[in-house]
Amino acid sequence: MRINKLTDYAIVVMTNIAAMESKKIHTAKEISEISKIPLPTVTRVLKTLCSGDLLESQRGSQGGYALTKSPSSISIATIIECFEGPIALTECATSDCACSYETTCSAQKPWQKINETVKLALDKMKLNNMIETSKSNELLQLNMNLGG
Amino acid sequence: MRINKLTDYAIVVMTNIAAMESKKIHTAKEISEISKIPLPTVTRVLKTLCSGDLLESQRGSQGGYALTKSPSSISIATIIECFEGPIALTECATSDCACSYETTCSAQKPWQKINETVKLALDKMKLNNMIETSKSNELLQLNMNLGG
DNA sequence: TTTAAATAGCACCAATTTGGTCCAATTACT
DNA sequence: AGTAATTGGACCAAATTGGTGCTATTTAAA
Repeated sequence: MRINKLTDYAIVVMTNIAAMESKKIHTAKEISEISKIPLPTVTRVLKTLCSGDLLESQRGSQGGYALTKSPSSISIATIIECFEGPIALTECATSDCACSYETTCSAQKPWQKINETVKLALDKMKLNNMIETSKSNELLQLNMNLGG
Repeated sequence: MRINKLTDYAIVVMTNIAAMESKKIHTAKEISEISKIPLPTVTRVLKTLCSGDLLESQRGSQGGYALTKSPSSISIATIIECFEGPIALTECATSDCACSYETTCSAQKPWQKINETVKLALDKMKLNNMIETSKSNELLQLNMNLGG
């Protein structure tokens, strides 16, 4: 029921990038240090975010990563889906459910309802909501979400 | 982000038991056949449900399992928590979050909000809601939720 | 043109979690 | 006593996840 660690890293990374408005582009090394996530790992996270069009990358010297959209347009749902596919507590009620059972599965409707609610909550939460309560402007760091 | 297979089994099992009002007590073997889940596995599921006080067991001959409460009083949330602990997408915002970072973690509030919403949706969904749409009274079977 | 800086795309391994099964012990009814 | 049933634990295989490293490619600057 929990989101993956890498997904959590991704949310931390995205929030941190969103919080640094001053510069536009940031290297993996920079993001690694700020988020206190080892470089190889943060690198992988950044690549996935790129392939999901949540970040855009600039190769070569002076290159780095930048948000593709404004923080208020990027939802937590989008980030989670980028790493874990469609948001659903069960495979049922998703598009590609090859439910081996009957077409009239009584449980399907309740699950659809539940999943819709979850997705809606995650859709509403945008990156700017993640930082606006932080008066002190401290950047989010590793283990913020997963504890330990 | 998905619930575990065993948790899904548990929901199927509980729904099936709730759907059989005629008898009160059911053996593991019986439940295994109805739900089309192998006996050893369903046995384990039943034990966990028992230790979570969602089922009560009767040992010995003529023994078996029965719901402890009415279907309308048993929520999906309770079943999930019985198998996976407190409902939360992140460890953060749960009671035992040993967040290594500051006490003022800006992300905590948004996550609390998200988790509350999810929990509420799962709390509202009761066992009777899982069966009432099923006119044909067919029992739920394996892979209903997880597909494949 | 060369060099350095940076990302891209893999592939790999270790650790953890999960799922499935089985066995010995216990309980209760007949 | 004997049978039918749950209890609690242990065990193993499989899948997933997390973390890391390597090489190729791209780009800007010297």
